[in-house]
Amino acid sequence: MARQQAPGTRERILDTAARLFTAHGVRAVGMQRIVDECGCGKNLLYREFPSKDALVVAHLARLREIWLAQVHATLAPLADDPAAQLVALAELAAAQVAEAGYRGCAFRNCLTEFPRHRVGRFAAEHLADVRAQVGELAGRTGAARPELLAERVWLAIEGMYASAAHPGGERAGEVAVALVAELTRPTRA
Amino acid sequence: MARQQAPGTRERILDTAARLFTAHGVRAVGMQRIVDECGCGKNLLYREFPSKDALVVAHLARLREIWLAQVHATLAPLADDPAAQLVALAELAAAQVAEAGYRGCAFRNCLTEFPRHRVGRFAAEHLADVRAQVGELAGRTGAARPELLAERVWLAIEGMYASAAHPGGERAGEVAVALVAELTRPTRA
DNA sequence: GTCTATACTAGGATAGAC
DNA sequence: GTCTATCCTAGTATAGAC
Repeated sequence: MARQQAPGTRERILDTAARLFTAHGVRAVGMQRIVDECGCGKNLLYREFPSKDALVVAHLARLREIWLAQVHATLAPLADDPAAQLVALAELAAAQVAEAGYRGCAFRNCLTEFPRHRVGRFAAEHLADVRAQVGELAGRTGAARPELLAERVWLAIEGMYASAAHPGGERAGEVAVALVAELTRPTRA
Repeated sequence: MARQQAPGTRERILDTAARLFTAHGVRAVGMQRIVDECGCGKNLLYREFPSKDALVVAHLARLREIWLAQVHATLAPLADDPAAQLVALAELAAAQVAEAGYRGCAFRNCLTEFPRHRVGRFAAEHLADVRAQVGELAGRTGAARPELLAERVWLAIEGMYASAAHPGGERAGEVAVALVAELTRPTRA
């Protein structure tokens, strides 16, 4: 009798890959190790993801979808307050860096590990999208110098993602959120 | 007749390694490629550096020495003005990210590529030292909340190193320096 | 038919021998 | 400098369990 197709296989593989990639880096994790720790056969992995490249891109794509959904859910109620939306964006990022086992933003790490390959390009495109959204929100705040505001908010967000993974970065999330809140306060010069 | 040992061999190897590591990442560059592009023999490379680990650490150690020398030369004339020293530190970092072919801070990239190995530990120790120096300088500014100042300056520096390597980060250096200058201005709340 | 597990190929890695 | 040993990688194919 035919064995029924196990549901959620793809997600299980992605969960295992995400855990290993986060802990050790992408290049340091071989496909065999993902197979071993996932408990699936190599055959199945390669049916779902034709190459390691494809697996890593799928991993990033899933993180991107989660991010976009969180952004939509968080920003929609604040539609008429772009300053609050910028702060909310920073708070979303702060929640990510506060997670246990955080070792740097997956997109930024992949861009470091694959500076000139498909994986890195995907990551760069995602970062460009988020950066553009910051620029768009800053432009709607009515700030005197919206591009400067965008640059400073982006600096704070990038600084949060980076320093939270480095020594002395334990409080990076709250520090960055507070700074973004201060930067977007209209009472400020 | 014995061929005399070529002077500067070690430096030549490190120059080649630095160029390749910067352009492609450390893991993406094999020892053979360094040998090929450097023009030295493999045995010479392994006489100078007993392993790839050792080569990468030596590469980072050289960058660290350059950094420490620059910091000393730049900060010494400002010994009685810790606020100016913080700005000068940011300007040193800004000069690094402005270099042609900049693809992220070597220490931060190595910490991403080797999160749990000797290379990453060396990088983390360097970052901890720089972070501590920022804390020490902030403590001498007479700021009302020196630790908050240190955290914000560090956030700006980390943000500069990261965002300069990402889309939309062309002006990260000047943006961060200006922010650090503003943060350290005593007239500010 | 669908899965796990394993054997296998081909290439590239570090490292060392000569 | 070339050549070799050893290992690890991605990826494929095969064998067998359910």
